[in-house]
Amino acid sequence: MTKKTAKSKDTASRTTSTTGKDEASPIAVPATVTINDVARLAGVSKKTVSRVINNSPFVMEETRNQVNAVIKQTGYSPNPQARGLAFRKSFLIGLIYDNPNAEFIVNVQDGALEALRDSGFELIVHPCDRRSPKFTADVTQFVERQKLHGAILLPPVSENTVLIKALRDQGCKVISLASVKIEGATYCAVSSDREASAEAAAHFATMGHKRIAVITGPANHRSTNERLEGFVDGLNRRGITVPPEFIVRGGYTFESGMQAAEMLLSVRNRPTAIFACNDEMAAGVYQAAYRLGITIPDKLSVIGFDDSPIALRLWPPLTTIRFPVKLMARLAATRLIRPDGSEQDQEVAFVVPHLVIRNSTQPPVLA
Amino acid sequence: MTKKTAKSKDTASRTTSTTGKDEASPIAVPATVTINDVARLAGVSKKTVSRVINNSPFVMEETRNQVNAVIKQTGYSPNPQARGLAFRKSFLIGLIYDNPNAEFIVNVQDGALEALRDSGFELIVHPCDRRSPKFTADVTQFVERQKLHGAILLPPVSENTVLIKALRDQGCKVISLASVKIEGATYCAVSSDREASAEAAAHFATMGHKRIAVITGPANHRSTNERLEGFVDGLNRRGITVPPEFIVRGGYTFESGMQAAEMLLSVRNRPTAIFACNDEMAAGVYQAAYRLGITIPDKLSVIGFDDSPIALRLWPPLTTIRFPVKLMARLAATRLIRPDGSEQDQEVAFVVPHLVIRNSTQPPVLA
DNA sequence: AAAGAATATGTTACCGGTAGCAATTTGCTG
DNA sequence: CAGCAAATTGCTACCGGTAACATATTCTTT
Repeated sequence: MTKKTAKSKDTASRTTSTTGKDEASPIAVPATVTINDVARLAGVSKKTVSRVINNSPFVMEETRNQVNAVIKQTGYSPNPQARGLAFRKSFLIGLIYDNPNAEFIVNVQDGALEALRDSGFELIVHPCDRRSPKFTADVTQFVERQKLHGAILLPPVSENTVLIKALRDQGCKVISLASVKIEGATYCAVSSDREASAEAAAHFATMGHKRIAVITGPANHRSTNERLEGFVDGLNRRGITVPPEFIVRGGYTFESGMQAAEMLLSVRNRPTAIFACNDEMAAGVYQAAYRLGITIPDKLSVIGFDDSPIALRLWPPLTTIRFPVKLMARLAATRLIRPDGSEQDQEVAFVVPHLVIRNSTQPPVLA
Repeated sequence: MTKKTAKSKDTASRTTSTTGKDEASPIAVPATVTINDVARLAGVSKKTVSRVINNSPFVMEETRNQVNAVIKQTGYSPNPQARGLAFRKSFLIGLIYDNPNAEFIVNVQDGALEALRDSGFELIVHPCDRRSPKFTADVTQFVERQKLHGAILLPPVSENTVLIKALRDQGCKVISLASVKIEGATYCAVSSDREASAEAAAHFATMGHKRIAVITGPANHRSTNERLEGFVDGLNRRGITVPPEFIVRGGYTFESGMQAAEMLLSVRNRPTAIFACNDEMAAGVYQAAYRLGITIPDKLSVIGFDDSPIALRLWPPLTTIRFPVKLMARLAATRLIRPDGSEQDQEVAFVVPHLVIRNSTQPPVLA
């Protein structure tokens, strides 16, 4: 269609929108406006335009308005590559994760991008394998090559202080989403899992449960302890103790939850309530209960953690703890692109998850 | 710690790794190697190094090896921003989606990145709202500003031919993941939902079911028709007809599946088998059946579509159709970065999902 | 009103690559 | 061995921005 006369080896010459072939096009003109165009139209040098773009205080109010007018009118948007090249950094935020569940990842993406909208920053995703021997090198090289402005780390990668240090040494801001403050991260967005778990404990206690069990997460997650201790402490404060055999280790997976519940529910004096440290495992508890003929919530109350979509698909709908993932991601991204001066840095943003009461809990039936 | 003497307004001067303070660091040296360094070390001009990087045929074998040796030795990796600036395009692939479920998105990301690994391309995510009036402009501007090399569109955005044309006009390669060939896309990765649905039909028929119902997807998804027609045709070929009242429209959501199933199962001569056009809705069918006291698979057989994680969390585990998302994404990404010459372009990659038989299906119990 | 400080703006080099063309080397022909 | 084409390689400008420094311009101050 387009007559090309590329004589050279490899060229993808894109002309700057010559004709008006499709005049009725409702879409923005593709013609690329450069800083020089803006400078010319505004009657200033391109350096001045650059100053306006970068909010330099050394521009007269009048000049600034003039330039901004032209920018708006032409729809000019600075070329991130050129800008990045000159700045020796990019306008990209990396999202680095190894395997948390899909809901979580997508929520983080959405939340982060909400904060990044119209900021000129974009989100670049980088799944990785934290068990690989090349793990640190892989992530490091990625960050180095892309000259990332910042990186958002998801658990459990967010707890890897070695990686965090390596990234910071490269001049990359790091923010960890986690359940406790992580040393070394530039920022942290911390979910107070501990408090929320205590809330779950209070809920059980208030209802009158006495024999209460917990299915915890895997050992290598910081959240595991937070949730377990928060819950147990919460019960203790209500004068309820949890016997050791009522604390079973799970792996944050459906299967592990099911196995743990089978163990817990097969003993004589079984618990009347179970706190599963995430919804996946709670679903496993449902499964086990169903097989053993134990109905929920009549014979067994269950609380989960995360309020993942599965919580509403279980029957009865699961009482669980809502983890404000999107909010955390939004906070995280906002911080990453906040200008450095705002010396609120090195700080932690706490976010408290809350109990969402549905139908998987009720007072114990007296035998 | 680091003595900085930034006298100017805003500078983030990064020195090129001067001292060896932490000598035992197991991580790669952060020193940035440029094309000039490589040129000097290899004793050639930087243009020649550039030729090597870009696989120009006009380089002597010996020179090429020489340069490659230096590249490997120094760990040089070309700066994508500088390269992009000169090429007037980036080395980024956009992942553009409106709302498909999280599993799908994350699988696409993982699959695409598998293909992109070590190619120098990276993945940049862009959720969008296809109902917004600014939808096309938003995506267009994103692509324009980032000078995307290519974009992967997920359904249902992948079916938007207006958007596809707009993106192509900008010089962005487009690949649509879809269930039918999409006109206008540079490539398509097409899942043969039709065939797979026929397979589901055959499964029911073989088992001896006669009264078979379907819960379809929403009207605006291409896959809806594919799945419905594939299924109905499959049954017809086996001599089974589906009465109109056994075809109920759903919305690919849990709730819609539940409502549809409630309707279907509340009539006198209810179906003995239901094909839910995705797993979400199949979960809704389970829910409805549970409430109505209809046990699966004794009194009702169910087949879903997608083999999403939920399929294994249902009880009994759901017979469903496995949608090879990762594979499709891998194919898609591979095509996007394939050099243009390979005139296999404008072609469609077909991928056939297959039935995964689990425990939600059995022959009908004779009343 | 002249001088010095503070404020605004422009000039030039450079970020790390690639394109176009010139320059050099090599190979083949007669 | 000259003569010319083809194969290699290098030089210089340029992609679209920013940094450092120079150059106005304006405001105070004496």
